[in-house]
Amino acid sequence: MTSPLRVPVVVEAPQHSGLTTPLDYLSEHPLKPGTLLRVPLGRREVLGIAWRPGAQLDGQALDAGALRPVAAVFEALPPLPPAWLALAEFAAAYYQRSVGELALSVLPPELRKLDATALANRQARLLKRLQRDAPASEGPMPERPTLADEQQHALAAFEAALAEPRPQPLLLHGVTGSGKTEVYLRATEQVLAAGRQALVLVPEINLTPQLESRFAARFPGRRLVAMHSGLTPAQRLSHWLTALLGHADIVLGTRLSVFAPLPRLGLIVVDEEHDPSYKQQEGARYSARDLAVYRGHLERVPVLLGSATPSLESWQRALQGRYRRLEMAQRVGGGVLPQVRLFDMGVLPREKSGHGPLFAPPVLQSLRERIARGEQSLVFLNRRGYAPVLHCADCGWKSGCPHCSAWRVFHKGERTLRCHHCGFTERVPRACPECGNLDIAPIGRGTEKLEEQLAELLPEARIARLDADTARGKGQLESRLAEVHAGAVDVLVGTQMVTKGHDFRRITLVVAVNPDSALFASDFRAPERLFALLMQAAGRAGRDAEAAARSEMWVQTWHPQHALYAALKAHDFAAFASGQLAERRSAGLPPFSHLALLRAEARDAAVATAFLRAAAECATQLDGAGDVMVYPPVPPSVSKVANIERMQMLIESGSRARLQRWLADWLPRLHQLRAQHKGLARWAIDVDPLSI
DNA sequence: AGCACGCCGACT
DNA sequence: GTCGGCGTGCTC
Repeated sequence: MTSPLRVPVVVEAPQHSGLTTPLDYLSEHPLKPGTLLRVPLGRREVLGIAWRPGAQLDGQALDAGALRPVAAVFEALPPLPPAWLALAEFAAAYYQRSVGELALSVLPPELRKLDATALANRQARLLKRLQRDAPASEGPMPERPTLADEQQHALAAFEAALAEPRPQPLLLHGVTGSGKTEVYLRATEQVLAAGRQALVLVPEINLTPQLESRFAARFPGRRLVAMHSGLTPAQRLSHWLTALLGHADIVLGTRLSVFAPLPRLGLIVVDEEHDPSYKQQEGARYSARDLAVYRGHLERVPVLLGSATPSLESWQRALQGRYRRLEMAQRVGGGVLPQVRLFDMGVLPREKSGHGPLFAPPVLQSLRERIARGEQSLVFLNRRGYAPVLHCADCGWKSGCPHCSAWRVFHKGERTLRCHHCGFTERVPRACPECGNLDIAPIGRGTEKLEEQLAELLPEARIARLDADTARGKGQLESRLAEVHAGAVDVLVGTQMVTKGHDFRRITLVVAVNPDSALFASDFRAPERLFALLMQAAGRAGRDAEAAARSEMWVQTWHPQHALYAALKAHDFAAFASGQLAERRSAGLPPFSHLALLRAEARDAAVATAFLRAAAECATQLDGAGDVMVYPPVPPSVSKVANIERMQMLIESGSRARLQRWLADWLPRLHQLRAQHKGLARWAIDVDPLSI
């Protein structure tokens, strides 16, 4: 009789539980790392993953007598591939979470609820269905467009990468309409032909259907599964199983699919790699783009990062030669990018109210021309609602949110004041709640007001609005977009939602109403985001070659001489990037330094601040303190949300590795510190924060 | 996080 | 007399 074996298992235990290392259990049979199982934990039974014994991860070994046996093993399921375990381990270490928390949080939630028998049943049913609905194999290959020279060149570079033992990531810098998707499709074709699987990441759930239909149309004989939060729990599980079982040829999804288990991964595509949505904003705050690059490195497969406006991080790596840069500057089909025209709003006379007119005369003229010619225009303003704040001129009252340090936005159509941070909504008051004055007025403007004023200025136009408010219901977004495509709309008004990915053939004019605020925002990434947004918006116009020649984009600005607009006018991303990189270098900001943010939340701001101060104090005692800089605690731009005060503290280092080591030493001390700060609601560390 | 145990107020 | 408030402590 042999004694049972000791198996390390990771379980879902939060960081502060103290259970940060794999726990040891007993098993009669050896268990391959990656095996899913259920284990007893206290009084309950939880999902766990058999881990590989690794000296570094293990906690202090408990006596074998203290160990409990594994409750059940999901034997029917193949173990998670070794590369998956390595990715989870890396991500946990890099983003300072426990392996268990990270690994379990990226599994389909449904898995937690099932016992071994129920899962085996699901799996058997799924396999039967997969067999029955097998895609029509070996049909004729659908017609493929002829590649333009630049596409040909990009594909050749991809083929070269594919042949390398350690392929370098490829940064596909292609203007909107240059045919990046076709390059993804051809690359996928090659990988599939070699019997491998492709993983395609998109920033937003809205963008999955379009790309999904293009991939499905191109590869009718292949199985494609989607992975995003819009799926039902059962769908999520079955798509995940399909991938793990090796039956999915293509997995297409949002950031969470970077963790899709793929036993034969051959390619990772990250479309719109610059998009901030790739950064998870709660829990383990990972960047799916960065993890995709790491996963490619780990599994030795090419990573294709595509964007018209790459992130400065990726651009810098390409300049250093760590990524191979591929340029696609031409639009396919002979289209050209619209002419960008800046209008200096400073030359317009002010009206009595002190506000300038909403539209500059030549911009209005351009809109009228489009309507007369039966062409479409897109007008965008990054602010929804009617007006960002209501104001009483008599007593100075403003429509603040009682629970947040933010204004409540006036929504005229629904007659409400709504806080966009906590959702607190009230009927709009008839009179000032402070002094009773009847004359309370909106200040500033949002898309709703824009729509109303455009209707007055252009009575003959058919106007539609597209923002988070009008696209809220199920299918609303699709039906609105269908209207635009059908030509039932002359002017489409909206937030940045209208600039993303939708291919509007008939748009020949884009107007950015008031994009200046991002030029002077405190957030160091604001210019980068604005440039990407404007380039993306510009890309909406003139996709139809015939109309491209007369396509234009108007930018209404008070700073027409700003370098960002000069680069935009020239469609010159490289010039913009080089200016920004110079600024980042001199300011010691990423990609020339590495950042982490310690955030703290409490009812009372003083509690959060005290915790951060204590954390900074204990930081000075750590080894390697000289390698990192800890800045004083500051409130974020919206300091209070839903009555919780927030504070944050920046940590900066010139070396990513030293920052990593230092954070790993610091974190256990923070866990201890927490106990001394009663009233602290939450704290979290954000590695590579998007905004500071 | 769950889910205990633990020690003090208003209810069938 | 107990049902239940959430404080603090533990889980291989």
